[in-house]
Amino acid sequence: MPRVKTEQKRREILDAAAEVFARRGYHATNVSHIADHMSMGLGTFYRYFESKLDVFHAVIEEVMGEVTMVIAHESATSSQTLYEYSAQVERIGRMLFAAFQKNRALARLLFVEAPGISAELNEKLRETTRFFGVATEAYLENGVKRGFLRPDLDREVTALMINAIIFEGVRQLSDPNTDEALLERWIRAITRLMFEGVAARSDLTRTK
Amino acid sequence: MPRVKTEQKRREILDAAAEVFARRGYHATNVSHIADHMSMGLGTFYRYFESKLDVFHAVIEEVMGEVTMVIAHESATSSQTLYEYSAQVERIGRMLFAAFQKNRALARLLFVEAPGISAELNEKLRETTRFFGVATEAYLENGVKRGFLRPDLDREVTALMINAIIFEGVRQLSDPNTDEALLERWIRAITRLMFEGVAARSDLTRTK
Amino acid sequence: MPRVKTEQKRREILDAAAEVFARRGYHATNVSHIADHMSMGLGTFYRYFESKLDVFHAVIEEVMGEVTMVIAHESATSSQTLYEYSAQVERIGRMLFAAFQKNRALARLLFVEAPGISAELNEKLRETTRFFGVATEAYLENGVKRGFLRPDLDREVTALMINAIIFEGVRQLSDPNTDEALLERWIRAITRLMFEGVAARSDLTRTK
Amino acid sequence: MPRVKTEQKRREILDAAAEVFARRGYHATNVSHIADHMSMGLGTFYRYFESKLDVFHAVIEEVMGEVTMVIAHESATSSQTLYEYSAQVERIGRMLFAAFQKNRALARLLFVEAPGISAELNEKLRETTRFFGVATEAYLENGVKRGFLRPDLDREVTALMINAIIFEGVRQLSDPNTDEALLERWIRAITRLMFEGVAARSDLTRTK
DNA sequence: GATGAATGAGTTTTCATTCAT
DNA sequence: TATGAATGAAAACTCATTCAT
Repeated sequence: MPRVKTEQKRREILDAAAEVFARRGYHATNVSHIADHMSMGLGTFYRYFESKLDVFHAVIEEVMGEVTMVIAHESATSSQTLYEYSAQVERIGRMLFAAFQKNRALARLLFVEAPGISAELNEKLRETTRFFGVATEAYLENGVKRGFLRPDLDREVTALMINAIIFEGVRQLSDPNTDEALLERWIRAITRLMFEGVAARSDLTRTK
Repeated sequence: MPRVKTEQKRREILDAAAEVFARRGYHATNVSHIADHMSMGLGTFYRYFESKLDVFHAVIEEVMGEVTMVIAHESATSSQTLYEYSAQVERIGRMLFAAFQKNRALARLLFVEAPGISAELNEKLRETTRFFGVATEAYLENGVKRGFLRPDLDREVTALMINAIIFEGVRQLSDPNTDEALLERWIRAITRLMFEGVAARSDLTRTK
Repeated sequence: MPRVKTEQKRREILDAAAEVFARRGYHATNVSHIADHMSMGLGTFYRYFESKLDVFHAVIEEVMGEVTMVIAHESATSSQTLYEYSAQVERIGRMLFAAFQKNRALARLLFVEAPGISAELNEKLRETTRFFGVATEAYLENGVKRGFLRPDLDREVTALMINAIIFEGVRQLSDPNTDEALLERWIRAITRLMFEGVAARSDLTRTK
Repeated sequence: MPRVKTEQKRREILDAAAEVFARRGYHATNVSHIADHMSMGLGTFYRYFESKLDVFHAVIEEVMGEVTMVIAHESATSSQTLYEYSAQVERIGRMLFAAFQKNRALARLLFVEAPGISAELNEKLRETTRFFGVATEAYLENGVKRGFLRPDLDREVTALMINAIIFEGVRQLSDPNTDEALLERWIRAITRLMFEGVAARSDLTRTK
């Protein structure tokens, strides 16, 4: 079989596996479920993947790669004003939502299933999370340096918080019952929270 | 055996199960591990719990109950000013952290293991999250009504965001490698983000 | 279960396994065959042995132990005359035959199946064979020293030859179709060959 | 494809199979190993042999044939004196050693692997052994008839013993660690044992 | 009530063989 | 004729659950 065809079949199995894993969860998925889903013999699976764990690793890596791509394509230092930064946050948020929109259940796979499967996978997830944290931190760092973010901002912790918000949004929007309007509400609410907080304008000074 | 003794033994098994589940994860835990951990016969387990899933449900419910207790004891309408609300947020955060501090691995059990085990458990987790969302929403509602929070605040989404931040904090602090100082940083960063946002004061008007 | 009962059950499974292995061969034997043969559940087997290979090792070791015992109980230096040595060879032969008589197919297991299964088992067999070789060599050594065996005897090679003859006898007599008389013929033929050779008395000098 | 080419390809596969079987053993050898070893498609194998067992039968038969050839070319009745017979034994021994020298691992295949594979193969091996026994018996018969061997010799059992010695020699010399000198020691030790026994000359009469 | 030996359904994985190209 | 992708039967092994003592 030519290299390209083999690669394509592997890809097909990968996609099928992602779908079945996402629907049933890792432990409830049998290799035979994946094979059945493709109307393919059980043995065929093992021509393309070493084991059930192997294909799960591949699926998770794929998802991580796509997600990582989203921020890898943005520059942490390009924003020169709060306004530009706000637009950038919105852009990143939209792209992450889009990344998971393709298959909403993948978020569950990544955040919920993966860490429980193997230490190796858990470590990879932590790494990706760390990567996200560092990236977001770089954005905040840039904002502080340029003067449009608070100089006393706890960049490290705040970065984790922002990421948590974004990923929670992804998780919420992964729910098949949510409508498109919710996305806009999330986008708007994130930027409002980040740049204005929750307080009424007139109350701002009183918290000190 | 008197009712009280039975209840106590059940309690002991529950605690042992929580510990073993937390350490090894649901699937890697055998019922015999739990029995061994208590130096108890395997069959005895089944006199107190229907099945492995049964005891896991009980463990998760226990954890959920403790966590729910934290906000159940607070009143959503008690805060009359932004200052009081800020203090309340801090108090809730500290109590949640404390709840998981007892056994840090329980957070993993609740957030990581539980959703992958059974649809029922997943639903329970969603319910709890929903409960948290509604609760936080009530706080925001109160703030808007009393005028110390923005009237145009998207209460539903913002509530989810706040909860996401808090739970991410819990998750981070569940890491056995984190020190106590981090807790204070989280507490401070949450309140600052909520009530001030990330922007420098002078830039605030330019985002509009 | 008391230690002694556990030990007894292990023993029963060992015996059953030996029989099934001997009849069907290692590869053609499934663990379920062994379990069926004992009218026992498949899982029970795994309470007493780690794996199919594990029980096979145990079986082979058992057989080797019994066989080794036979010569371990004889002294290589006790024979003072050719006559005594001849009697000793006969005694050892009879005991080896008897050892395998109990379960004739065990010889096949030991000599035929075992070496093909695992390197470890093969090494153990070689060790046992080496042990036999060294033992027989010691007998020959003693005979030469005492002067009742040829001084120019190649003790090492001759020891291997004698053992080969003995084990071939065992193998032949392991055939369920052989009768008891054959044992006597083997015993007699071995001692005659060893102590007289095949040549007619009158021809002896002409071979030089 | 012309008959001759087909025959040649079959031969090539046979040789490749012999090598792989000898190296890995029957059960550890996959048909794909054989095909890979020839850089040949897996399916091609099945155009020349019915099955894995089929080719193994063919390999074993080949080896048996070669070995059988060795004695087939000798005449049981040609020796007229003990001296000639002794020379003949030596010649047969050398030729057998040589036959296995070509590929030492083949001995293992024949004596160790084959009997455990199938009843049919085991029977073939017994037949060959029986053939050897009968052949050797014929030599002894001739010796007795001509008067240079003991008239009371147990020809049947002694024939088996002689063969056992010879095959043990082959087995020993199949070990890749043995040197050439050992062959000479075996040859000499066999003829000395057969024609003189192990006893010192002066002790011979006392055994009676 | 306590125990732990027994059980067998369920899963992963291998590989000889087939057959469409 | 040659190929190698596809196949699925078969086998080892695990472990939640039962039940006789």
